Amino acid sequence: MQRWLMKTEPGTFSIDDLAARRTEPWDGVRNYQARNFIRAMHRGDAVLIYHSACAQPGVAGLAKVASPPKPDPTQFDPRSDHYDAASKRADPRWTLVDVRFVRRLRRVITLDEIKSLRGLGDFALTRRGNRLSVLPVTDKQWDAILALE
DNA sequence: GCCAACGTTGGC
DNA sequence: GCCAACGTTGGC
Repeated sequence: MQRWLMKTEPGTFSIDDLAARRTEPWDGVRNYQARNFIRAMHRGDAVLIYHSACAQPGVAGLAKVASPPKPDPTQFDPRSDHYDAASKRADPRWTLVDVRFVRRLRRVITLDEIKSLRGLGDFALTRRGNRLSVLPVTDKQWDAILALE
């Protein structure tokens, strides 16, 4: 089983929204590196849900991958913000997985706290200029973050 | 709202 | 294939 971190803007879709929805197709990822990570996912993989672009950026909850990778239907929908006119149905450019709620954390583990952790090795979340919305998390990183809860 | 970082686009 | 312009992300 692999572990991942997936960002969401809580003003648009928060951990509480995921809790209410139970399972959500994680559509709209339009970055090739993030897409490639999605394509490497398997059902049952563990996910940290991270709140970005908000007052308190940090890890807010846990989820799991609930489907195999599959084409993101919004790429074919001209009314969608995520429409991609260049993507062909025979060879879809963008991929999603379904994400299932597991639990909220008792509190948000903030980015500042995560940055203060040492010995975690390379971590895309805390790299300078970090903009990846889907990224891998090592077991050590996962354990160290959740130990802060 | 600002702005640094960085990915993408498109002219050449 | 270079690189300037532009758009987006996301912390602050």
